[in-house]
Amino acid sequence: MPGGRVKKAPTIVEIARDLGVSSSTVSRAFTAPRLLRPETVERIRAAAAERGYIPNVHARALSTGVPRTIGLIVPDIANPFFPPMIRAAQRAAEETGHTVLIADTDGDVEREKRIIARLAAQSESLIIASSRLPSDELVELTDRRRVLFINRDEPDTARILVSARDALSQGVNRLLELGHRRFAYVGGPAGSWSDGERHGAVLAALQGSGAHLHSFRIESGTYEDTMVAGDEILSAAPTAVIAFDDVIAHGVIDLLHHRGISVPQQISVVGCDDVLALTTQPPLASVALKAAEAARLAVRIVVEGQVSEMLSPQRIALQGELVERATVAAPPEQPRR
Amino acid sequence: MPGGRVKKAPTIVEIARDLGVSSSTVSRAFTAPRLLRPETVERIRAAAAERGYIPNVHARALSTGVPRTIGLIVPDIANPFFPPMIRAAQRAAEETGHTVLIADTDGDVEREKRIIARLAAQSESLIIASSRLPSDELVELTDRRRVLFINRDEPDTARILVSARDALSQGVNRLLELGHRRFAYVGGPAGSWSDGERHGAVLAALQGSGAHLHSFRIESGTYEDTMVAGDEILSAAPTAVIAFDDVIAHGVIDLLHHRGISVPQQISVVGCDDVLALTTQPPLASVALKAAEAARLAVRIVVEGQVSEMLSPQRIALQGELVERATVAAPPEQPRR
DNA sequence: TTGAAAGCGCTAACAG
DNA sequence: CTGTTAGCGCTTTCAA
Repeated sequence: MPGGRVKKAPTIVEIARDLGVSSSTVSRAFTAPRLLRPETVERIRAAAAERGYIPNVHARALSTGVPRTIGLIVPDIANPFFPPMIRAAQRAAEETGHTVLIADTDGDVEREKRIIARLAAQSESLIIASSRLPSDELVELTDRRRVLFINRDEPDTARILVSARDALSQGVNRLLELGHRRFAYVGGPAGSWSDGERHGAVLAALQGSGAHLHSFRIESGTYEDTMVAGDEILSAAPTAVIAFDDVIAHGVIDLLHHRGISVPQQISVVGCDDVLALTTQPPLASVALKAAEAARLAVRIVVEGQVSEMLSPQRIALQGELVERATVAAPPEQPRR
Repeated sequence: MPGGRVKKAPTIVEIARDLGVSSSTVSRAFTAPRLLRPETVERIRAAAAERGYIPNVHARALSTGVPRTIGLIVPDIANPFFPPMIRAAQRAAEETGHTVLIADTDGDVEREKRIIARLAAQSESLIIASSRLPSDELVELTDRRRVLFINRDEPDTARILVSARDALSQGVNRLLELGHRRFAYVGGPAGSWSDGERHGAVLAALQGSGAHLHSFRIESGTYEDTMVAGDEILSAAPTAVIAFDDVIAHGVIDLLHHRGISVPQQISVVGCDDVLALTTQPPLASVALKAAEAARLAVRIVVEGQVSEMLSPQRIALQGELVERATVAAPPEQPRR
């Protein structure tokens, strides 16, 4: 036997009736109080609060034609990179009374398309993180909807890039100063903007230094697979390893422990994302990214301006910061073989 | 200079006009196709698909009075326990065409109340995980709304508990068999249902065994604070440590390493949640919880039945499973002092 | 099997 | 400063 009946929410009309005013007046008490006498506003708000009145978002969206909703699409909610972004977006949206609808694509392009279609229909704008869509579809999309991309660097779109470039440059230079000459870059998922940028930053920083760089890739990006790929990485005999992210860096560190190679005495390790820096032994040097800031900024950008207008193309790169910790030191005197 | 104009979405009326039918007919092609001649349905659906028509959720919600939306409230999206739950809820909701609105409370009661009020107004039902609300408010809430709680064991409410009880019992018994006699439980946030249940399970399993139990608490639940609390824990000279969750267990393991105590030779460690079991050295024995299943089930329950009716009170406990790994072994012959 | 019409709760001209 | 009115896009009787 189910419980009682759900109590129906009070509407603007009931409040209006009880107070002997018109429903528009009640509406205005919330949407345009400056058009009303202050005491009227007060009276209405008090009555509304007392009854627990909350404006019906659906009615409002239908009436204004503007759903105060922002769609936020990420590849995978469970990937630790995204929750802080989601949080930040939600908080920023609250300030302007917007609701953020989250959806994840599982990294699947077809699914991403479906999700975009569904969300686009009920949101005033879309923020899409790490999109896997082919360039042409993505450009076509921005021709019809207000869309902002995060971590996808497509020309002629509005985009925010959570960049590690400057910080990685700095990290590489620091390693060079310390005397390192044999580097390894252990990359993540092929085709992701982040992997391309990070690899490129390391390459560029090493340019002309005379140092060696060997590049690897852990397609899955998991700790386990990093351990598996261990021997291949070690065969390059690096004294400094730069990892695509902290999870891979963690795998590298544990791999080295297993092989009896000490960090940082024999090999230095630098991660990226700075999500588990303190839980490795020794604490991992990493790049702290501006993911939350990117989300806040993204929301601010899509919220401002005429909702009926497209976003103007622009490219914003937020540079992360290198956080030096104990996994970085000078290379051993005698290069290992 | 902003881009062009956002293209207006096609409506049911336009399709109706183009096809020379009434808007009701188009509506029925989607909501009640069995009332229409199959060929009419086909014709309408084809035309709709071609135009990229997607029903306007706001109009539908307003018209039917039923927003096909489920509010999911969690304390903290960034806590790794919740994202898998959110994912599972989203996937389950998709099947019935529902949208899941996520909100996080920051673990703050006042904020939780505000969020509930806001979400309740635009959702047909609410799923609230790890609520911090005082009992009376929570009961009052269930008197007025369709609400289901996860990990909050309040009598006379609909609730699903992601339980570790049986698995922890089993773990403790296993440790007892191996010969352990000095146990420590390192708890998490006071007042959370999970902490109470886990502590209780360990206590109960140890009942009458003649073994000692010392209990501690890391209020913050962080890795760092666990390291800080190290000496206190060690002073109890346990040979087996059961941690509230994997993060704390990880802290304990690293703490023991620091002190030169080997795991599991000198001290065994068991975690809970099974989220980072493979990334500790050695791999952490833990309890794999049924969080995703709980979320799926929660959605199924709130979706079925008359939306206008309350959920009937019921208590469902989903037992997790002990996953034995290398952090568990027999205690040393000579008990440490 | 289909159409006409009313209405969901709210906002936004337009009057007054 | 406030009321009247129309209408957002859709569902849902009621008639035909």
